[in-house]
Amino acid sequence: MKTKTKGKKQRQTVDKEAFSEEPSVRKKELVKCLRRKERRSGGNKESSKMPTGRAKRPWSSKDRLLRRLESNERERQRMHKLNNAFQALREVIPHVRAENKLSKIETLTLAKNYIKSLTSIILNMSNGHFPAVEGVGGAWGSKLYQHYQQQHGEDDHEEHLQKYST
DNA sequence: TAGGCCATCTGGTCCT
DNA sequence: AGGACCAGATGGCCTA
Repeated sequence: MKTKTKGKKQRQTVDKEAFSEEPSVRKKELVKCLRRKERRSGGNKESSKMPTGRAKRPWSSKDRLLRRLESNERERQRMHKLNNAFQALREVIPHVRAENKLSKIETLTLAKNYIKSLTSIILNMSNGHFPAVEGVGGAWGSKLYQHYQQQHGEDDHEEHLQKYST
């Protein structure tokens, strides 16, 4: 197994700072962007997704670029939030590789297994006290969820939970 | 050097 | 209309 103790990667992002930087720097970034774009569109694969519907917006190329950059920034933020959620998940899953960061796929797999084992433990302890189970997502799952809601009813978490529980 | 993992960019689609 | 979400592409970093 390989260790995943790599440092923070310093990636060059074509962001608004770059955009507002010295013109030559900005130009370089834009050229880089265009090159990449060309490589893609001119590549061996013709786009499988046909451009449908949405009317072309009458934006100047500068506006378009600005919108792209803003969109990139939002996407970065979104991915950072996703990664924070992964990190939070890593911290509550018991695993043997405390010194090594779990990969995303490992995190998800372990989380699934962890939930499964907790469920079966609770089931054993309850000794048939709760209704029959048809998988975690069934009646048992909703029972657990109800219990959680009772415990955390006034919590801020409730809204959060409901938001993501559907 | 190959392969795994990841961050970022990008354009299409969905949703509000 | 515009932001959120998604998936594909790309390239960097790291380990075996």
